[in-house]
Amino acid sequence: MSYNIANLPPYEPQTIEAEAQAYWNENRSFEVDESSDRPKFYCLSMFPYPSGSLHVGHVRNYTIGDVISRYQRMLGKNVLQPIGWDAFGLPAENAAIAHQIPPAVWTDKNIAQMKQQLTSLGLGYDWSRELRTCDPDYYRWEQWLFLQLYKKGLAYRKEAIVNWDPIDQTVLANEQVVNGCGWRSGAPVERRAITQWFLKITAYADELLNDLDKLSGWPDQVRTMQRNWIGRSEGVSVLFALQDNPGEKIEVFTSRADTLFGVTYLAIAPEHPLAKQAASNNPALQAFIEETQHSSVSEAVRATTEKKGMATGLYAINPLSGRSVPVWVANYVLMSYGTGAVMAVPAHDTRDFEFATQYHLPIDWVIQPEATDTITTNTAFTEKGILVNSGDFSGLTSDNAIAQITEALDSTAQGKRCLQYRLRDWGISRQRYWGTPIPMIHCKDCGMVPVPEADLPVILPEAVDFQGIQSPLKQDLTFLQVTCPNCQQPAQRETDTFDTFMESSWYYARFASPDSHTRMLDDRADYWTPVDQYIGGIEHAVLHLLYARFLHKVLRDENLVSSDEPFTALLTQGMVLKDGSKMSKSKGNTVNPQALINQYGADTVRLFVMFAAPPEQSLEWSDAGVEGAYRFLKRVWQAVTTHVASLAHYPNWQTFLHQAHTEKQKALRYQLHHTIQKVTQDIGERKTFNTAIATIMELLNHWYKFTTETPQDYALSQEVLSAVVLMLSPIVPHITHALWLQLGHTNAIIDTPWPSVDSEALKQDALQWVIQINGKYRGRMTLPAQITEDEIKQAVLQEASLQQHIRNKTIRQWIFVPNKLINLVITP
RNA sequence: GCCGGGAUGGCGGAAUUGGUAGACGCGCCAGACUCAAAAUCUGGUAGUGGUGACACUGUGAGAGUUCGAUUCUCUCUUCCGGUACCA
Repeated sequence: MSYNIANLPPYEPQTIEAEAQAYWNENRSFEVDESSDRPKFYCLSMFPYPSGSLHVGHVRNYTIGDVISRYQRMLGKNVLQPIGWDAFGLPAENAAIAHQIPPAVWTDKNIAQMKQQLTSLGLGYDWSRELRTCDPDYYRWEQWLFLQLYKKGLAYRKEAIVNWDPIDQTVLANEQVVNGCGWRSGAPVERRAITQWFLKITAYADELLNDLDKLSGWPDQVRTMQRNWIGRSEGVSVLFALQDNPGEKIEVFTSRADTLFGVTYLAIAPEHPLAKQAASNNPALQAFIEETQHSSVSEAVRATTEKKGMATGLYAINPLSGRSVPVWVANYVLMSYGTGAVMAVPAHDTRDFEFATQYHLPIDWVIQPEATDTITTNTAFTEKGILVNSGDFSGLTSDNAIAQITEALDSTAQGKRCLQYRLRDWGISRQRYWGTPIPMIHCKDCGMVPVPEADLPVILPEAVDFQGIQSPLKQDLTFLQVTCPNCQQPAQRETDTFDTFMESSWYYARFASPDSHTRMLDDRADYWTPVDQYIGGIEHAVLHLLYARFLHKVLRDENLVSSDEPFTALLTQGMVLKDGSKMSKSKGNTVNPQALINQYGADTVRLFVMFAAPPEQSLEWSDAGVEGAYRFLKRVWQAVTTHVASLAHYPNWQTFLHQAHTEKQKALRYQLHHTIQKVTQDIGERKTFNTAIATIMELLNHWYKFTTETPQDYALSQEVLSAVVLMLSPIVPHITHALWLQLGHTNAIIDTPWPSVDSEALKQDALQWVIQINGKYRGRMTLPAQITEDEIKQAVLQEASLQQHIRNKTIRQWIFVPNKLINLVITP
């Protein structure tokens, strides 16, 4: 059959994408409420920081979310997919300094541009719920929540160490410290202790740890990272008394009490009070401590810098052995972790071993492997074993010794069984302008006084002159000067702002009731939360996702939500790379998605991003791959338009729908329903959109080889193409919107259910078996589906092509993998 | 340093529970159409040997378990993410 292809409508993405988007707008297709009787499905991609323009990572993130949302909608769910802006943050301040533009103005401009770009991608958002975290309507509730935490004693102040730029007189983020120096001034950074606000996330440590077991919809990888981050360890805190001043004790924590006889020195952090005390009459030590204060507070930097230490001249008494050991100051001990002091067991800890070797401190072996009595002395032995040289405890296993030593310390009040967490309380103060003001007032007489709830929000002034030296809030007297709510005397506002992770820790819940003006969240939040599917970058595996879990539990305890966890299922997407490395402006390897959308259309960009790699893996950008995606869409377009154009040749085709009679029809219909089955599993369960697309491509290749000659053939063609268009519709919603109508369907594809599998079509008369001999592939055999194992054996033994391998050999074993594979184990 | 993850043709990737390694796409090669080119269509494409059927080798490196390992275990190399003030 031939058609005049020149007369068929060409694929014009710009036209059909505008039409589809206009249809969704007019019908408010993505605006949802709670009145539906369908089950709810809340799908959320991590909201963007408005950095300026969309990058490919955004396109990937939001396309994945959109595909899942549209698929769930086709399954009959009441789907919420909202979007907003994580609008506070450091880049706005940097832009303000560089371009003399207020952070608020810069942010607004970026949001406008990125919103336009998101819209052009055809993402199915409920824009009526759009929020931005820099709006007082949003952050007032964050201030309110902070006040509730303060009332409960879960928000408190303490000293913490920051990077200080002595030239710019400003606190630096770790990212702003380059090779130990401030990125703008170039001055060596100093560590400085300042008083800051903290949230007591450690009060929820056990729940945050235990509830990870409930999160079966999360990747194991992320749960493991969070488990390790929380780092619960059981052990004992041991008190070492100072030799010259037994009233003063150094407290250390260990999970390896069995190694206590191997302690040969104590190490304390440079910021430890005892270090300062010892340095007061020791200029060399003073200089050493001073030197350690000139590096970033970042753990990655500290852990890779050379380990250095100096003796304090103090000695402490091991409470168990009575032995006197020196006390050292060491740069590898963190004041912010535990007590800021550790007992060092060089023989059984790698880091202590290196330090002891470097400074010629004693290394005493007290644990030996169970199997042997030999000890290698060129490396630390960190496993558990049998105790030696440990007084009455010698001969015990490590586990028994831990129990008995802990008991011995406990009974003499020289130690205490305790739990230790690696997790630290969440420091939420930032000495920055562009953030949520912390709703507190400093009063000379009353101390810290919370802003009364009736006075919220504390509004961040937006018209400011921003120089980047110190927060403009400190000069803004109308902001700064306030009357103490307690004593009515003049007082000052807190000028620190919140860590921006605060805003991103509860926005998902606010989307459910974005216009609630009397409460932080109303009942609608409990209808929509928890989020059924959350999607975002793997780089958020710990911090953001842990803080959000924490605040969700806080919201629960405020009776604002009833669930224990915010995100039922989590998909962590990989990075987008080009030429093997991360896209970045500095490398000059960025790709502008907008240019591609203009050139090929949104569907092509969406298809490429979903096809190039499974979502959890990193994605290698390829311009040629984009071209290939465009080519495929043109093929789909051509397939449908030529099919539709031939309609007149096959009257009454509808009589023959959903049937197959000839062999070629059965084969194509098998392929169709096999494809539906696989694509349903790939999109719905495995979330491997790349293999779903590949399978649809295969089906279309089969369709191209299928010649349409009868009304029956035409009916099957219609069934195949309708299913292809339906299965593609979550991924490429615009072209499928148009093709669905061309196929003669009268409803919009967005409101059409997902296709279902006809199990009748999957029945096969014969199956193909793989034949192996000694595990090696030796050919294939097609055998009837209904066949016994003995009949298979007979057929295999008679197969001519196998004779050269089995002649004169003894078959020792037959291995059957049902309907798939037969392996003959023969003597060689 | 520590925690987590990855490595498969020329390239992106597939192989879902230990069972045909390389689906699908890109690129390349050949052919068709064209005055020509582009676009499109058809066929081929891991390596080596062979006209061919086929044989051997092959999933970062090395060992192990198994009838059978890309998949499981151990050791190592290397790249990526996080490391608490980038988001």
